[in-house]
Amino acid sequence: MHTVGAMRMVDPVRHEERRRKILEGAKRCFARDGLRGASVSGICAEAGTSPGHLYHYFKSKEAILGAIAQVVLHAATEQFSRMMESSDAVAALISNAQHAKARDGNGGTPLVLDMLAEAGRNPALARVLQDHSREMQRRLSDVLRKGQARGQIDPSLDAGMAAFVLIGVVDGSKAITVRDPSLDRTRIIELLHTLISRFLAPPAPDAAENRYPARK
Amino acid sequence: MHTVGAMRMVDPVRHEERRRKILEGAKRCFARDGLRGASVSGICAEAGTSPGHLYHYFKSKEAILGAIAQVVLHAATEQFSRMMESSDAVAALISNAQHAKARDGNGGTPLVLDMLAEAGRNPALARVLQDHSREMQRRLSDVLRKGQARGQIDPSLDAGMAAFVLIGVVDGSKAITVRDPSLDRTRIIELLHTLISRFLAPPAPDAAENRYPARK
Amino acid sequence: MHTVGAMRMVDPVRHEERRRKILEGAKRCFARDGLRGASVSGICAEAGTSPGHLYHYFKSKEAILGAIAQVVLHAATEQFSRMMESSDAVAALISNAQHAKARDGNGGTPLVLDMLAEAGRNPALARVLQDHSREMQRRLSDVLRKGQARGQIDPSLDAGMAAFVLIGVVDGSKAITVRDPSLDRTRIIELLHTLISRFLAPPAPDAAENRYPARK
Amino acid sequence: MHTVGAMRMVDPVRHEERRRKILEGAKRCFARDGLRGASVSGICAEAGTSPGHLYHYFKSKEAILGAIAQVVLHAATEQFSRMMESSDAVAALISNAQHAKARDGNGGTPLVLDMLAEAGRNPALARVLQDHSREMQRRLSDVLRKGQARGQIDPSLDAGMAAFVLIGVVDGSKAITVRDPSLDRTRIIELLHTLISRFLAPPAPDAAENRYPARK
DNA sequence: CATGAATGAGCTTTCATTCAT
DNA sequence: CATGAATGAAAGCTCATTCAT
Repeated sequence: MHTVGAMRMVDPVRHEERRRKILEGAKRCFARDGLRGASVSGICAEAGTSPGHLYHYFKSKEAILGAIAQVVLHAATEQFSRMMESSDAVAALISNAQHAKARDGNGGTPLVLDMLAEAGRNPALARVLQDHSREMQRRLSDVLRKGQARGQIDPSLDAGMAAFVLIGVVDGSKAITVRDPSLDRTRIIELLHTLISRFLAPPAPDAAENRYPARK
Repeated sequence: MHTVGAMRMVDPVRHEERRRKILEGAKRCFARDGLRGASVSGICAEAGTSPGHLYHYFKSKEAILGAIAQVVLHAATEQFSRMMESSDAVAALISNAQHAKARDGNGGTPLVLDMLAEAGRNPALARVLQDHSREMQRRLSDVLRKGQARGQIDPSLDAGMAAFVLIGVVDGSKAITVRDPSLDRTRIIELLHTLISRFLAPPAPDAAENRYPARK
Repeated sequence: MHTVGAMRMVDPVRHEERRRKILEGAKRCFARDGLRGASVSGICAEAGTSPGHLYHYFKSKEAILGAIAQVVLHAATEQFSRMMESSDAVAALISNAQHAKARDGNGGTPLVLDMLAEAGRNPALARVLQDHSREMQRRLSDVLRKGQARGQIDPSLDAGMAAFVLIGVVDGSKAITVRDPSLDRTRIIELLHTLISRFLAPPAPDAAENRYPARK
Repeated sequence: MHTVGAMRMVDPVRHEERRRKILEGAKRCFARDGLRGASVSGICAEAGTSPGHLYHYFKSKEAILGAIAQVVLHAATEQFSRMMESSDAVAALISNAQHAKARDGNGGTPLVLDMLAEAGRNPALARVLQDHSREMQRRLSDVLRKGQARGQIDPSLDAGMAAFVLIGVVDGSKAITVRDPSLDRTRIIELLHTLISRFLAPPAPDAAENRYPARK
């Protein structure tokens, strides 16, 4: 039964809501089954829709993945920025590592590892990942530069590069848990804190840089 | 080359060689197409065999993946150990990060990222990964402890934990290239060197630990 | 033919019709190629569908076989019951043997022989076969008991056991045609009639039971 | 190591022995896995040979099946004949039904049911089955005719036809166990004895033939 | 909008058979 | 004789996607 005439335009609110519902179901599936392992029908089941409906909102499974990547990475960036406002850079990075699991909504591997792995084969995903990485790096290097200006961070560090390295450290921290799930997470977090702190700290006035000798 | 007369036993050399050939083809496929994306027929093509033959040597695609994981991770551990003999721990770790791409034989994502991602969903793979991680951690923490004994490494660090964190840093360094392939790799390597050196260095006699203030 | 307006539910009639169409194609295939020899793609061809579609309706080839068994055995039971209403037990059994071929829709072996053979290796099929056998035995033994009450059937026979034996005779009659297809079917039918009649007949008042001597 | 010159002819004893070993393994496989379900590699495993070797003795899996059929059916015929010498026809037939399971060497369905089912699709097998059936029928009808001459068997029965019917009854008796494995076998055997006895018995002098009325 | 029926390519795996040694 | 490596054609089944309603 058609509602005649009146309004053919889609209600954009409802539309967006439906889209989000699908994306949420898809995120659960991607996290649970992997980027390739997740099936469209599984996503439909998780989102409570039908494939026909799903293809009204996304033109392909790949497109869903792209949207998921946007959402997940955007959320990570935002969370990081929020943390940075209320705390310092080290703590913000750490918090990212800390809440990794909770954020993806299930006990499996963080979605970010899947995306890092898949990006090498999926140019569209790589693009999204790179854009968001750049954005995150921009924000982080800004903070680093401010720290340098305040004398809290080693001014000899290239802030831009250091930001990338720190993002890598956070990624690596996610790998640690996969490599040994039995590890005491809080102690790892503490050590990461030390690692980052020492990396960023300005050199002690009278101490030689790089005291660890290159040869044994 | 025949050995003595009535030799009826299967030539175990030939057997092992065939197995290796399949594994090498499979490794290329897994690296190129991903752990899930790689197809058995693709592996057959790459290894120059037929599916029937392949299933003489491996009982399933999963078994191939398991064997690949063993080989790749074992190689990484060995390479790391070799480096450690001829150089210091920092350089050894760095070299691991540095040669990551070359080692996997193609331009894609390092296989290790795929394994880290997949391990969360594949208990058998997780097992292999964890065993090798533990082995690597054992070796690295031995080196760290020796460095501590010699006064070259901060004795307050928990060598076992620190080893895991450093392995994580190496994993993370692989992620960096994925996040921005345009990055100057040598400069990243330099910064990683700094990061690790500062992490491990014993504190300067008169400098306070953790000089980077926790609050801004 | 639409029902009222907003009818969104799947048309269960159409669903059942499709299912039946697949089952009919499958039955032809199973009868033609055997329970193992029948292939899913062959069934698809026969039913005019695609494998993907087929797996919407049945979760496995085995499930199709199970459904076929249900249908075929149910039909046999019903046909037998119908015959029994309009005629006597002997004729009903005979008719079952008689129409065996026509019922399965092609010139090959009666499906029932395949099922009897396969049931020994397929517990699910065995279950179905046993349930239907029990039902048929129940109906047949009821008829036998009524015949005993009327004095038309030897009251010393255990009706339940005799029912099983008679079902066996019908199965055996199907084997006869396989063992010699050139046999004159109508004469076999006549002899079967004699066999069953003599088995069930009450003993003649003055004749000794079991006149055929056990030893020669 | 070749034995030079001397004798190129195969030792026919060894040859036959090897052949028999393969056939025995194959029989176990066919009985366990079904005529289609049995695999050549399974047969090799069971017979302790290699596929290459097996194909020296039989040109195809089908040829093995043919040979098995010969062996199994011949054995059945011989056993029946042997029984008939030391006992009467009824007992001989019964014994065939009785020992069905033991004869095929495992707890599954009697091989004969598989052959009856498969013969409809396998002309070569059908040929073997028919030849052996005819042979058995010949022997049985001879016995029946002798019984008729002695006045122990109803002379009005067509011995040839009756033989076929009795063979069918034996086949059917195998089906009974499949249809309800929980059945008390000895009581079924007893009833079968009654069935056959009454079928063959000469009519009592004063009793009307076919006392069971055709209408209820 | 929304459904789920329908498609067909492709997946992993098995199997009868052949071949080199 | 005897082995098992090797083949390639299916097999059963899944899945992203499209279509009719």
